[in-house]
Amino acid sequence: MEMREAASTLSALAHEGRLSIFRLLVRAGPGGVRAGEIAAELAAPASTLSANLTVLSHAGLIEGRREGRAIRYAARYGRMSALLAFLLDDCCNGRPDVCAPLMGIATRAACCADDPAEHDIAAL
Amino acid sequence: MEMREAASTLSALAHEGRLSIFRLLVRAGPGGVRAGEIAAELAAPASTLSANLTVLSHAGLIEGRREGRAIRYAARYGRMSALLAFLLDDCCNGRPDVCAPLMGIATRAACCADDPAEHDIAAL
DNA sequence: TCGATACTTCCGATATAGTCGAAATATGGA
DNA sequence: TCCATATTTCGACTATATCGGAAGTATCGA
Repeated sequence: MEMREAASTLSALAHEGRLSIFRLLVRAGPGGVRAGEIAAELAAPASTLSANLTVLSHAGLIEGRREGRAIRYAARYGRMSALLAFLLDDCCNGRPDVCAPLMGIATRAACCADDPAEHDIAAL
Repeated sequence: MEMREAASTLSALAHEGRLSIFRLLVRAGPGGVRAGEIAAELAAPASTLSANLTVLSHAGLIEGRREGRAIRYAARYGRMSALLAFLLDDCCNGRPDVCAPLMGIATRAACCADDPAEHDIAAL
């Protein structure tokens, strides 16, 4: 990911309403959530929600597919991953000495692969 | 870090000019860079640059200290770390199964602590 | 005290983003 | 075909962001 793209992806997330939507979808997993359920959960008017879903979608952070009359939106993890990689890039490649504070995060991410018992939810 | 704070920190970075500044400072390391040098490097008018430095500063992502007539700005790594932790939070705690794509990044961050030879600069 | 240097603040113009009700569109079922 | 449901698009208003020149402020050296 390069600068221009990263900035626009960040600006999609730089909004309390959209960040809430995105987190909800990340938490929900690959199965996604219907637009209506998101609206109910976040108590947002339909038109406002729709506008925000469009922004996130256009940024590549989520995607929606029709399911009957509903549309089910899901987070695109690869995109978030690319964004985080961009943000970590300079720190880890250019200045290895200054990214020690990020170790805690790395450890946290690393924990994910260590507990197979939790993985049964993945099927959803 | 909670939602409101994360959104406003993200919006500080969600701007091509400010993202360039921040990356420059991250790359530069804890020693920081003078405002004038940043302006020269990025070919930005002084007043525009100053406004952007203020935004980043107010978001806690950088800090400046006076050094004679110049002001030297440096990245605040802890803040970036907190932001990344927030973004990783749901994925790793709520849905451990979906953060596999982030492993590459974690590995990259983990590499930083493995070469003690580089760490002498950290004291600065 | 005076001038040069290094930034910041002020200002006004322009542009872009955000909000939400109402109307439009797409889908499914009777 | 006709209605109900689920979501989007439209429209119009408000608010906030951005930009850069000019003027202001702080610091240093002579």
